[in-house]
Amino acid sequence: MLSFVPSVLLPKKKFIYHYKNMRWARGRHETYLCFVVKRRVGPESLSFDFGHLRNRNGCHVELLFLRHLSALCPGLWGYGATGQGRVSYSITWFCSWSPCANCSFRIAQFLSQTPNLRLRIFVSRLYFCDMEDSREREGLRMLKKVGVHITVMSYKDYFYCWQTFVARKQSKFKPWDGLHQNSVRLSRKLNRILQPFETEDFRDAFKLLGL
DNA sequence: ATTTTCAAT
Repeated sequence: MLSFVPSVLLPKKKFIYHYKNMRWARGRHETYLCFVVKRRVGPESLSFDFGHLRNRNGCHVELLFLRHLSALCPGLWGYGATGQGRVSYSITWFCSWSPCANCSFRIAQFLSQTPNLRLRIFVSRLYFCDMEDSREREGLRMLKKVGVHITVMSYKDYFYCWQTFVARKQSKFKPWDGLHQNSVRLSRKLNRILQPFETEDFRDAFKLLGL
């Protein structure tokens, strides 16, 4: 079923290099997406799938994932073979970069057509989100609007990824310098991006008050 | 102080 996934586990060095949440991540011309797919049919039955992907041939990794979604999520658009009712899926992504504007809009559009699919996105770094009016910021807000939970990865998420997706051979996850501070900084930044309306309101209120 | 970004050579 997962024949399109080249290898199940990520080499340690690759994981560290691409998921490092440093301020200037020079030379990362690849994006990795580690995923967990939970499939539910009825109240009891539950199954898992996991793996990772990277962008290829100019195709962003998120769109690559969507392209293979029907293989990963059988019955997403129909009913379960057992006739117990509709299959539902919960997907969690851990991405080294947050999605670009185009991917965000495509994902949002896709999700609005698949109510039985829930998506949670963890990101290590924010992609082109420095400008206030960047389309990437718009895209992230769009994702939030359609119910995607987007979070910046913290220590526990890197730890989980290390345990789940990395060929770690019993080695323990060693956090890099600044992991926590960077995560906190990016997390605040993301929160500001996703809650622009309150700050706008404040700005308007201050303006009205002549402050 | 400034540095990057799902490449293109």
